[in-house]
Amino acid sequence: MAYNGKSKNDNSLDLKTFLPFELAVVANRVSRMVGRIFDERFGLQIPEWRILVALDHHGPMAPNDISANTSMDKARVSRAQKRLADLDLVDIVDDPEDGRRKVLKLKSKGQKICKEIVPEAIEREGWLLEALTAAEQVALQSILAKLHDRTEEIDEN
Amino acid sequence: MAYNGKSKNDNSLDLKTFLPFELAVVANRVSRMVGRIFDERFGLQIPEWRILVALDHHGPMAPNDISANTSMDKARVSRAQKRLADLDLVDIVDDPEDGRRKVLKLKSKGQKICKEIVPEAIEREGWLLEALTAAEQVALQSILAKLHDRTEEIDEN
DNA sequence: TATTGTTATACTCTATAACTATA
DNA sequence: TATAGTTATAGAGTATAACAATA
Repeated sequence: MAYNGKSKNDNSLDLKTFLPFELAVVANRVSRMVGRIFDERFGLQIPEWRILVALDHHGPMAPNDISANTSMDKARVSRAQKRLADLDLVDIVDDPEDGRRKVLKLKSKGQKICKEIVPEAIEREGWLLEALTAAEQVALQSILAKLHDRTEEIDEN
Repeated sequence: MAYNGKSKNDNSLDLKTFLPFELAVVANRVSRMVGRIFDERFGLQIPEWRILVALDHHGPMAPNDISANTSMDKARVSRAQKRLADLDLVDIVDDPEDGRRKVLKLKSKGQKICKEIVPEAIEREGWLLEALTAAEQVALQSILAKLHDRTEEIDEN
């Protein structure tokens, strides 16, 4: 028996139990819920806070590394980092060892925002997870990692 | 201990283990993977095939009902159904009982496409699910339903 | 030639709201 | 007034590719 009990004779598809559909719907809702915090409180959009959080966690990085760490393509990163620099939240400096590269560093203003925003993000995540049992929370983490790997073969991002 | 072992003293956030981020990344990848079938083979985009599949499963519906069933707003449904009508895949007829309403019905060409496309979609879903254990497959279904409900309070869609 | 990063393009999605026709 | 559906608009996401500078 398949995922949701679809039988071979059931030749129509109920979107409600179709994983790619449900995943998209839930992810969109969650994304909007979390994105709202950053937008309302700091005027930051998702690409921007992804970069902030990545810099906060990993330290200074080149746009290329940010791209790899945030699942955003280099064009998106480039535009977002420019907005962050305009807001004085990050510094963009040339890499002395490779003239093509740049390195992004959090400025103190950016660090301050992270200090404020990260706990809120984790709190929202926690609110979501309250809907799940402890076992489901553990399962979800491993499920997402497996689906992440499974789709790796498809394309980068 | 929280979801992924975050401790209270860990004041930075690793995106890789942040549910809203991972969910978005995985959902996007899955969505692209499945969307590619419809796009390459039939030139259909996600809003279009969501409508086709919904009509195929539930029978004729008004745009409003389609909106509710596919998690798309009425504007998006309106544009997509027009494209489907242009492609001769659906009929849009006036509801004789309510002059404001319309009813969408699959035409034979649309039914044919569904017959061809649904098994492929289910096959791709199956390929994804192969990455999970049987227990995880069951858990995932219930987890998504719970997260769906949990985010219901946020807004409609 | 290949790579890093920026910029341009075109198309889609998203959200909102104005608008019409009917109830 | 409220509802069903259409249409317009603006902002953001997505994909692609052209481009400049450096390796």
